[in-house]
Amino acid sequence: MNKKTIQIKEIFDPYYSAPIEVWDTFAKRLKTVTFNKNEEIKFPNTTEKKLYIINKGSAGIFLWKENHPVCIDLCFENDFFGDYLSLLTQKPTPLYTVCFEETEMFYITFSDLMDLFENSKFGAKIGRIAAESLFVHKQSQQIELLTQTAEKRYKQLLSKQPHIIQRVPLKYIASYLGINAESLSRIRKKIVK
Amino acid sequence: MNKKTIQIKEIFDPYYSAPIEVWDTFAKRLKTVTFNKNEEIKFPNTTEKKLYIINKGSAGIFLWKENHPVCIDLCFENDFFGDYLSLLTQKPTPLYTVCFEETEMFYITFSDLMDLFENSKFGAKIGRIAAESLFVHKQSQQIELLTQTAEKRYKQLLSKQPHIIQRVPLKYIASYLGINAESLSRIRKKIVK
DNA sequence: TTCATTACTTACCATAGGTCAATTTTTATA
DNA sequence: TATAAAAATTGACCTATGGTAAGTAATGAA
Repeated sequence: MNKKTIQIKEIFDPYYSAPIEVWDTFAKRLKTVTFNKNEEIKFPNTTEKKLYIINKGSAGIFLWKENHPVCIDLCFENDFFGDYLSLLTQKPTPLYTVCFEETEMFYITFSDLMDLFENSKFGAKIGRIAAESLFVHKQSQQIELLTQTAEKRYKQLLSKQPHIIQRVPLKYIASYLGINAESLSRIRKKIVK
Repeated sequence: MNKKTIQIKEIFDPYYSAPIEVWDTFAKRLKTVTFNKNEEIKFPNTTEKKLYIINKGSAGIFLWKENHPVCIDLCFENDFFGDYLSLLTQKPTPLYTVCFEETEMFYITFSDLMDLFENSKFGAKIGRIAAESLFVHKQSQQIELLTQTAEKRYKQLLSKQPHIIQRVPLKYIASYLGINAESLSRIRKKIVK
């Protein structure tokens, strides 16, 4: 069994156990692509054609708000990545995606994904499980925004991704937390004290 | 074709067109239940056993934060309703659900839902589409929290649900917007001026 | 209908975070 | 490795929202 298959199985295992053959079928559809640091993968007002899984590196999902970028997701190894809203609707959205480092991703095209969803029982199930896990993730982001201060959210982010500071520019981390770069700077200063 | 079937078809139609027979099969699994005003449907730290669709009335999904409730979703006619996180994982969560008015809902039990997902091709697809639409909804809530002031979010909510003020207590609307009741009161005062 | 309870509003001051401008630090590139 | 550009920090000041306490209005149970 190849490396990609094993990796895919490990990503899905917490959500859904299937025979390794299922993951192998899925993994065979995945192609590999590498992006440069700061490379834009999807541009605003375009339609997403691929679903990505990050193998090595990190990337963000953004939208432009007046005069600055707002990051709605920070993605790392084994995370799904892409503008799912656009992928699912196959319509352009204002969202754009960028990687923060040189990043290797696996991807499946929209048509391959739909073929998988439509023509295999496991595919349909994988699609549902994946969408459910994305929902759960978004709901927890919403709850954090509604119930925690920026300082607490920053500390939580650090504990989940200890090396995030070395990997992702602070200005993007700030926008992900819902604050501006200056405010994050003050929070960081306060914490080290 | 009965009323419930037609209604279910109308709810799903924007996302997915299927023959009416498919919706009929689904609708046949749905039971009907009525809750009193302010009745709690699911309690904190319990496991959700049902997926609801609101037929008439309104309800909210909450969690308790220190000394006050936080509303993470306000649901109205034709909305899905329930603690999906708990439903999907079949584990207890801190979330609880309450209805604001006398409310009639359709519901399908977890076991019937899984049976539908596992044993019918359309069922699997409906499950995916439903999860996707929940994800899209949560993502738009996150974007609103990250990019708009409470005042703008309040105005948007009013334009989407013009009668919300008559149907949902302001304190819950405030917590949904991420502010306290006093702040919403100030915003409302400012707007009428 | 009355009374108690809950919801909503107001006013006060406190605080988290925003804005702008200047400065320092880091990074990218010639 | 020098230089320019970008990122991060800092300070001064401002604004939206929070916390508390009090008052008023609406609601529900007897």
